[in-house]
Amino acid sequence: MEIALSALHGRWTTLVIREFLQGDRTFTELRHALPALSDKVLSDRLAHLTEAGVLDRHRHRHRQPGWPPRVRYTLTAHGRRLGPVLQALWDWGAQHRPPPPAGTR
Amino acid sequence: MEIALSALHGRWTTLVIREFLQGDRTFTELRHALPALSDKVLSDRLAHLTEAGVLDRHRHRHRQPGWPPRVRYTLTAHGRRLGPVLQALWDWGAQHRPPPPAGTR
DNA sequence: CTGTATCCTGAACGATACTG
DNA sequence: CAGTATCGTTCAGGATACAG
Repeated sequence: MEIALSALHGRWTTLVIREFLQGDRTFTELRHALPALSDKVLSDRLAHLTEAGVLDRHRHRHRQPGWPPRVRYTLTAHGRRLGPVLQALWDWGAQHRPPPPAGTR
Repeated sequence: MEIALSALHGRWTTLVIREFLQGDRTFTELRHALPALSDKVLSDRLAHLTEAGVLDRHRHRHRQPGWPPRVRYTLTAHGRRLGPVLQALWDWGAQHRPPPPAGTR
């Protein structure tokens, strides 16, 4: 159970995964989809999730020996199983409309 | 969905909730169940979870006007709904035995 | 007993520059 | 294009002391 938490650590991680639930992505696609993340953090998340077995990294060697490098990330089977789990978490959060405007507090 | 994440923020929060899934608890009971948490962090978590509508705080005025103060925390209905969600998360984590001992890395 | 106040440390985050 | 290196900032977390 600590495993799940360590795999998902970081406050952006779930949003990254959320992107992948709609299909595979490249680094720049993610960069545009999540402008709030700096390159470093995005890079960290991708590396971490790859290590955790949630993502797979595929290098598509295009034509030149190394130019331009095309790297595509996809969810692993294990990562895809995370979909319903995160969905449940989001649903739970959406269920709750905390009404602490004035009277209670 | 950010709501769920903010409600659960902090790496000890889910373990605290886990305690509550087995029944209500007092401050000292939690302190013994989770020795890794300092008073401050435990206090922070309880306050945060109470604000988030996951826990309820009940003061049992014992006999003296204020001594000893007995405070008991219980899950709210909303908090109880978190049970299956966290269970799913833990199951997911338990499913994965990451085998990165030598060869792969 | 049930916390809060204070201070400190370390990790995560964020921005920018730079490399393969 | 896809990152890494470096640096500074911010914030959660840990320890201790103290208060209601």
